[in-house]
Amino acid sequence: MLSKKTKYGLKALAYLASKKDRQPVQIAEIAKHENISQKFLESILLSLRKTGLLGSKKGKGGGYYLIKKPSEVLMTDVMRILEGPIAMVPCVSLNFYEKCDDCPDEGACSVHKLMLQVRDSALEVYRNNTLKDLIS
Amino acid sequence: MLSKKTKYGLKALAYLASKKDRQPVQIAEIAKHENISQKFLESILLSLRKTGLLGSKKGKGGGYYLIKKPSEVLMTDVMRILEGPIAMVPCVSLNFYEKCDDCPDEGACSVHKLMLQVRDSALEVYRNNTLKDLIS
DNA sequence: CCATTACCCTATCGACTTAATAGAGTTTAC
DNA sequence: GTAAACTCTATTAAGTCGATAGGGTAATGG
Repeated sequence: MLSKKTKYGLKALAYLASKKDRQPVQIAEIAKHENISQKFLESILLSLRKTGLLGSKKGKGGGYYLIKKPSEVLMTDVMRILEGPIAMVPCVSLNFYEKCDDCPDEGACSVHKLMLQVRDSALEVYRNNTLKDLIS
Repeated sequence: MLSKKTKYGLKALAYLASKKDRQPVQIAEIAKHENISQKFLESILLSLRKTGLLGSKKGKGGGYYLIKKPSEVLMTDVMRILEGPIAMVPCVSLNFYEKCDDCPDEGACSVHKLMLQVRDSALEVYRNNTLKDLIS
């Protein structure tokens, strides 16, 4: 299940991308427009800024803004930042690999093989989608 | 993230499918072979029986067994029983549809569009895999 | 230079889910 | 009729999620 964090984060990014200019947008404006708890959104935008997707400007007239062009923001990056691993099990994760403690042999694991396919199919979707695709 | 329930359920099904005959297999044997808590596995097998994937035989020499041939057991069915919705958000779920409370217009929702693609790609994987594919 | 605006951070909370455990009950084979 | 094995209910510990509260800090404009 997609977490609210990811859902809200995607909506916020899409909202920012829909703006023609790249002027800072206040948290309050995004929260109101997308029906999101402002405080919760605050923490989400913060993590997007820390990972380099967003920039922020403080003080009067401040807010958050996209650093890159919408067409340059890949969904793979966005999803990994917001949701974490794209794979459904750590043992097939490219960026968050971990061995299963209960599985003696990955090569022989039936779950492993299936989840590899699921991961690849999801990756393909995310690789073929940028922020620009989301708003058009 | 894939739940342990699903993971264990898949492993148990694969184990049953790997048996040549369709004689009942005891819970204890499956649990031991797959490193699963026996009691937890019990409840999983029970739900697989209630949904028609497995049959069970009580008493001495009893156990669980596959009702259909491995090649006839679709992963779409298995995943829906064990994990629930394949979609990551209820508003794009075929079998568990629900409207998002925060989303006024699905057609205009950026998350909706992306998650539709993810669902379809996952569905395609599950539709192209049966229990037989898991063990070969 | 200072007040306002808006970002930044920490802590807490209740609700919910998950994974596991315990224990008793029931059915069937032999 | 007894033992083996499935069936069911209840409980629990741990963890996660979404949300909230409240204060701290930095920068802008006048």
